[in-house]
Amino acid sequence: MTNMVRAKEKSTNKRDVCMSCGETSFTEDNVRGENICTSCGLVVSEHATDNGPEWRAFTTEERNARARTGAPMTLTISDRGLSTVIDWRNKDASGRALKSTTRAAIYRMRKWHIRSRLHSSQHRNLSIAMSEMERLSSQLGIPRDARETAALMYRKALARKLVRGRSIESVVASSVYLACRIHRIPRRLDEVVAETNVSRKQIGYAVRLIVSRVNINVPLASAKDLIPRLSSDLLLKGRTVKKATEIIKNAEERFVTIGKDPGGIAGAALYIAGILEEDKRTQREIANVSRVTEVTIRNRYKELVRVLEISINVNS
DNA sequence: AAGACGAAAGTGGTTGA
DNA sequence: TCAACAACTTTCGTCTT
Repeated sequence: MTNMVRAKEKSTNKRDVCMSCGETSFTEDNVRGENICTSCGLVVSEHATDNGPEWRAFTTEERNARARTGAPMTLTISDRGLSTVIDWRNKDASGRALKSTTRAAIYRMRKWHIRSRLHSSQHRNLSIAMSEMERLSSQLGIPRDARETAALMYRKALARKLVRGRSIESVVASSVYLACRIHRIPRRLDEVVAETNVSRKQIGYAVRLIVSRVNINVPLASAKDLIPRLSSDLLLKGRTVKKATEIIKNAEERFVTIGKDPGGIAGAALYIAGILEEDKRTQREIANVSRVTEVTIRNRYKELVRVLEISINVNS
């Protein structure tokens, strides 16, 4: 049973108790101007602006500026601890032994009761996980198909009993991150970690565990995937973008990209392409958007120029 | 003054014994 | 589990435009 509570629908009645989980403390999110429940992430805000679901975002900044928090489902637990208990003794309420036919019936009920309980515990886990996944992927601006992959990933992890002993949140975060890798959506692990309450270490561990135990081919992050995002942040021309993609392709063919931060490679390729196409950006500008330092951009671009034998005229 | 350069020291993650 | 290691960062002085 899921009951979607939209922040915009409830925006008129501000409360000091979370309507979803009863938590009383809230985090103020200045970026979006919202109050967020620290426990379940429900947005409780009086002046939450409804940006509408039709927005498109091409850069990280845009996405962060426009994103709405996906309201989590209410965590309605199926029985609230009021579950039925079937005694194992074959006695009725007054202590008399049961008739054999009744005993057989009770036996069958017990069997199905236990089976359904097992089923519902998994079900419950899933419903909690899916609501958390919905929140996380809305926050990160993950498209529908990647969310499906993430959900599938989580189900597989759950089926292989990988969630037991780990927090649901960490496995959810890993699923979302891996789905991004599969769909070649440029999201760093750090970006995913930032939206959760779990440590990077735990999530990183869960990621590796899932990769090794779930039979899904996860491609490595390539610098190429970062190019669209970075170049739109830098307002580069189409030609420059194309050139940078070529440079990366050549570099990958010569195996000089292995083990290097994709951000550095992508940044360096854009720097070189910028000079070649007379659409230059400074190392600092590129470093800022690609989340590496100027030094790394420098090192990578020197290396690319050397390996690919590109002659660039710095004075141009 | 801004941008580029590179050296040196420090950091967090991976690998192999 | 620990040490070695590569990649990357931070910091800073120098050079060029």
